[in-house]
Amino acid sequence: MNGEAHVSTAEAPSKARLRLWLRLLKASRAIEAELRDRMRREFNSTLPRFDVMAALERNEQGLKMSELSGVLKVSNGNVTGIVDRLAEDGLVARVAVTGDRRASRVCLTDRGRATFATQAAAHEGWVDELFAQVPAGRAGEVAALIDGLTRPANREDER
Amino acid sequence: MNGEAHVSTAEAPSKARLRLWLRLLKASRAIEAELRDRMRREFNSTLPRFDVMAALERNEQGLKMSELSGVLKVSNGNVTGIVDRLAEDGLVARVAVTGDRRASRVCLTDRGRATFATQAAAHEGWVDELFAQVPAGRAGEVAALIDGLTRPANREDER
DNA sequence: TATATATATTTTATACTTGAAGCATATCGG
DNA sequence: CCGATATGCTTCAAGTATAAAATATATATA
Repeated sequence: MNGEAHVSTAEAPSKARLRLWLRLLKASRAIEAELRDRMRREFNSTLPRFDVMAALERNEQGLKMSELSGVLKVSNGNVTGIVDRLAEDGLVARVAVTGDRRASRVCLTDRGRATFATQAAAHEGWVDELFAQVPAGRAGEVAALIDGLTRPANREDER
Repeated sequence: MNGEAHVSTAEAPSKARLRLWLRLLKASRAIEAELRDRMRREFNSTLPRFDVMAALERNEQGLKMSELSGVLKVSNGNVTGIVDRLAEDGLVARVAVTGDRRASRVCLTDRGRATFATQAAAHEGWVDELFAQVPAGRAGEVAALIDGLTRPANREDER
């Protein structure tokens, strides 16, 4: 007995899914805000810069601009600006691609690699701290569950 | 037998948590990108505009700028710009607060309420579609699980 | 009441982000 | 070889985002 009319007090399924989405969004924004803040305070840097360096670190031989935007799923123009600023700081370098004068390969410099190593270690520690509630042994299953939430939404996403 | 040296192949717990975070981030970004895209194509609008209108819809009497930025957890300056643009479009209005000439209360206009109603219905449908994989009956428990992931990270977040 | 301090908001500088337009270079079909 | 088309990247306009400074008003305190 809940005081509602008795025609149909059942909530539409879409409401429950909407709440789920709002929780997911809220959680990831809160974590991201915390990481952004720490990245700024500790390293005077940003998450987008970190993301670009992380992608480059995973590819010893560097990545072309278009590969970078593909991997990070951001627009081409976006990557141009971030790489410009990282290059100004001497953390990455654009090297010519032999055989295609349109393209350039972006690589971490030695300094970029060293900088990234420091930041990545700190970043991993922050995440570990922020997710301390999750037993390490269960992190995998939770990750799989989250992955399953959106599978059909980004089918073109698989690799 | 996994071919690794036998000194210690166990992975640090922080790696599993890092992967969990990357999945969470990837999932929410994919959903958000899809919603942003639809919001732009169907309504020539944006998620931040929608978020502001949603907050105002939930508060019949409107919200002050600072309340708005508090609820949405974005900076004051950010809200100023979004409200400016919504006001230009006649969807919200700043009304003076009697007794405090510094503050203004932002309210949805009739047109804003109508516009929001249309967009909110579509938005709920999109989310329902994107999360179709999640049985409606389980959405609640999944939401609670996600919520639990970050509780200690945003303890000041509770309401 | 005068001054200090706090609050509400806007402004500014800088960076991130997108979608679309623009350029240069490659590649393909004839 | 040459025009059409595709590809790689940058530029541009507009919007979003932050932190910090500036402005205006309120409130408290001496």
